[in-house]
Amino acid sequence: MCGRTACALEPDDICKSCSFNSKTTAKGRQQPVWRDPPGGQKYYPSYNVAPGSHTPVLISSQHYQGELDTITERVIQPMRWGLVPSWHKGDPTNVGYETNNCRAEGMLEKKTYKVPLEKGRRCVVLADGFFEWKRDQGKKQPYFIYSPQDTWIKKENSDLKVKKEPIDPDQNFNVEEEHKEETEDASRKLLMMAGVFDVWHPPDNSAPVYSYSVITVESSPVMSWIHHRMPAILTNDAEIEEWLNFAEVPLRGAVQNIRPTESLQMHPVTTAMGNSRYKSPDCVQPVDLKKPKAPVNSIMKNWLSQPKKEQNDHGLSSPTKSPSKSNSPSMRPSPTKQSKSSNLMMNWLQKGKREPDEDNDSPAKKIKTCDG
DNA sequence: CCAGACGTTGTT
DNA sequence: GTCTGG
DNA sequence: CCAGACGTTGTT
DNA sequence: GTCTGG
Repeated sequence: MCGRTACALEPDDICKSCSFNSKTTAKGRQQPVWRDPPGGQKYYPSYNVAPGSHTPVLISSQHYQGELDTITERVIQPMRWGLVPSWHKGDPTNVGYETNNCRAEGMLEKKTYKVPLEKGRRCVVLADGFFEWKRDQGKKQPYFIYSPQDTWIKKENSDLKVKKEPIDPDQNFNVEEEHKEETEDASRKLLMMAGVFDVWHPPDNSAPVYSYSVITVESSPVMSWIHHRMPAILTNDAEIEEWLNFAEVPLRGAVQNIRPTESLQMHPVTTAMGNSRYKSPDCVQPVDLKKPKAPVNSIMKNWLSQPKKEQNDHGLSSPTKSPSKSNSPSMRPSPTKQSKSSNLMMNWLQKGKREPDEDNDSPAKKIKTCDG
């Protein structure tokens, strides 16, 4: 199935990466328009996206008839992951993980999906890739799965960069050839997952909540050794156009594009990304499964050697505050009451036990030294 | 007719 | 809001 | 999806 | 075991 993704590009770069050929040939190449979610919700780029977050979603601008000037045919509307049906009662944040995915096999029968689909609420969920856990004898190994046109290998002494592979003529719908160096990140090939969305209107008449579910299918052979379900991937511009264009492509035709696909690349990644608070770019970096796990100490050193980035309130990678409870890099301590009091308790307990000169090598001390 | 569900996962 | 089960 | 919590009191 | 938070 699909319960975790990465989507780390900035809005502008996502728009660039989603440029498309207008149906009106005279208009030529277009970029979708970015529309921030109503009601102060926001998209934050992240290498570790969990359900409940807002992520960019492509839809037809015809969904905004009368509400919005539609200067292009497509709009990128960040939406909450986890579909909140329009009839939902009560707090929509209480909608559980049950609507993160929509099984293609039953989507035309089930009320939760059928109704929005018949309203044309078909969308394309944008992501750098998604994660899947292979289970084996009680162990779980996460894999990152992404477009075959990307290579998620970090070069030495450089930030995350992407090498372009030879272009598959069947998949060249969003390739930005120019500005090779400066827009290297922007030319990342996003994964396009078919989805269904709905709009929930709160009883107090405040801003509506847009939300989506990722459509899943039985896994294709490239993926089934990891997991038996996979998201429905749209692999060229014709498929994307048919899925988005609800006004001209009826549902029965559009669903022909919902099927298992083969053109994917994947590699194992660190188990640390299982915790969705871990937002390091390492989430998508390959790990060698033959090697024994790196000792915590070296992970810590690696983290300390990362260049400090600007203050980031949304935890992309560089913690700027002392991670008093967190025992691994790039974690942010929970701001909840419970954690706060737990921290205080733990600190107090440790202080009480500790001998003055005992712990020269403790991670906490190293962090403090570094920050100071 | 009304009441109650509306969904997915993995595991045994 | 709409469908299913009783 | 996974990880982590799951609780109450009185006092500053 | 089950729910919440991310």
